Amino acid sequence: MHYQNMINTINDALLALNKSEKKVAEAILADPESATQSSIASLAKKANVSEPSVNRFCKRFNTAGFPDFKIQLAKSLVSGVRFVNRNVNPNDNVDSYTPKIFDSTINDLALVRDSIDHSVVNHVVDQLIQAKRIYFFGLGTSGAVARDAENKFFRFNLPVSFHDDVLMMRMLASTGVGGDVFFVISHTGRTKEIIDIAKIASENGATVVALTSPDSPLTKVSSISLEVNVPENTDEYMAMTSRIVHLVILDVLATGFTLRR
Amino acid sequence: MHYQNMINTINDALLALNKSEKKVAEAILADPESATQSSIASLAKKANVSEPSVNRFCKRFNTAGFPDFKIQLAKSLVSGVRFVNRNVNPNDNVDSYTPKIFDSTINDLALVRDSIDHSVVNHVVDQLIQAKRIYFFGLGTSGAVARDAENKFFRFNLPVSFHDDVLMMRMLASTGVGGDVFFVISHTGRTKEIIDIAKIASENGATVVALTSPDSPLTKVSSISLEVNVPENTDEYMAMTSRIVHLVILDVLATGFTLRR
DNA sequence: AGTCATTATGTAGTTTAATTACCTAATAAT
DNA sequence: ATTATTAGGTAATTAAACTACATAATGACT
Repeated sequence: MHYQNMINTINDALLALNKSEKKVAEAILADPESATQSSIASLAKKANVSEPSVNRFCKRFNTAGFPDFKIQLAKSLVSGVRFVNRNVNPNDNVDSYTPKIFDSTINDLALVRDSIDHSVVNHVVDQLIQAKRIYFFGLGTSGAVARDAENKFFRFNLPVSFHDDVLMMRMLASTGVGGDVFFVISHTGRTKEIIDIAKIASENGATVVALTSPDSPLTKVSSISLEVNVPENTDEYMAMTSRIVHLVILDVLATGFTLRR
Repeated sequence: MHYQNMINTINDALLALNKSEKKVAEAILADPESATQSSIASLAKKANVSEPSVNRFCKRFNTAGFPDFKIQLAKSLVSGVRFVNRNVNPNDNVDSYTPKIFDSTINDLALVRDSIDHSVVNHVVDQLIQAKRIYFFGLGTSGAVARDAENKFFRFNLPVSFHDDVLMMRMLASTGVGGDVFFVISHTGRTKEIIDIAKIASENGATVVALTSPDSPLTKVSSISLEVNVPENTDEYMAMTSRIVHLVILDVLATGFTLRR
């Protein structure tokens, strides 16, 4: 993305500005929101400078002129509110943590949307179309994702099931044959049992699709790997967004599936 | 007042617009980014209408005029959300349907983020904090949400369980007492069994929290209702985003819960 | 079907805002 | 102190946006 935060840019340039430009900068920084709603005349008056000084100020910051500058400034104000400080902290109240959780999820979805490999998506859809049977595997949180996936693909009248206990998974994997698709969901891709199970299914000639993080051990034992890089939240208060991303990816796959039929 | 996304507002109003206003709307939606950089004259030309039509269009959306409209529009474009033509159609390929599914989900999340009632969220957190026992109920898709919720709240060392079969739900509801919280998840809020169950729990003095659509029958038989208005997707190819929204709301509640402890 | 009322849209003129060109003041260097 | 250079303002110009009005389209009622 090529756009830069105007407020920061102005702040950084502050020392390099000359007298009247600095007056303009300070007038804007004092109340950026109102600046986006003023005319060049009123801002000039507020800053005690002439109108052309305001205009020159705007052009100095690589904008076409005052109206264009206002638009850039307005954008900066939005992104400032929405994307700076998305972390929940102990002082947050409902009004602050609610939008933060939403924004954080939205942000991760946007990241994955822009980084997901479409050719892999396509390849996975291929496999699902050809599958004689589909198993969705997941433990813990990913179990809920697997359950949702089963629910989704069940509507297509396919022999599909989901499993969230290791014993059952292992049993099914060992009876796996060509034509079976084992769709293994694991955020970390490091759970030993899951890796074992994927390996067994793979060795039996079944197709193993992994939905996991890049370069995880699970990737190495799978036929195809949908790698999703959701930035790990070190923040203790922050919710796990990876499962949401996984669910949306399954929506994408189900959509691809529908379109092919 | 939180600011409203202009693109969504235009999309929603699309059917209510008259001919030339619709032309303007389409010209803007076709390339919102460039619209923020055009003059009223060039936009009028692009939309094949007169300049005053563009101006009237802007005022209809509660802006002072064209320049103010452009600023609002520019703000809407920030935040990682892309809004162009979000409906999947049979001609779509991986490259087009993948971002569409993501964008559609992101869009719905942004809508709910801006419309959810924080005081209700707070009230629900109150109830969960006080609860001696929490049951998460949901059928079908909402069953997966309920399962995820159980997983989430289980970590707090609470007596919590999820259920997705009606018989078990009914049994538990009838043994419900004060101090129990029945958290009932249902997108439509119209499933007869679920409404019955909520009623039974309520009559036994338990707290019934509903996560459902506004004005649904379920709302009427619940103690508190988290009403979420996810615009129904009439589009056959489009995925159900309501469950994603529900999951994020549960994240919000879990966060509120953590912060109180 | 025709008339009248209402709403929609365009044309032309007016106002306002923004920009440019130019001039004067301030500053810095020799 | 004089001159080059930069900064900043005034006034004129241009462009953009808006308003008032006129005409066209639509719809309701006889």
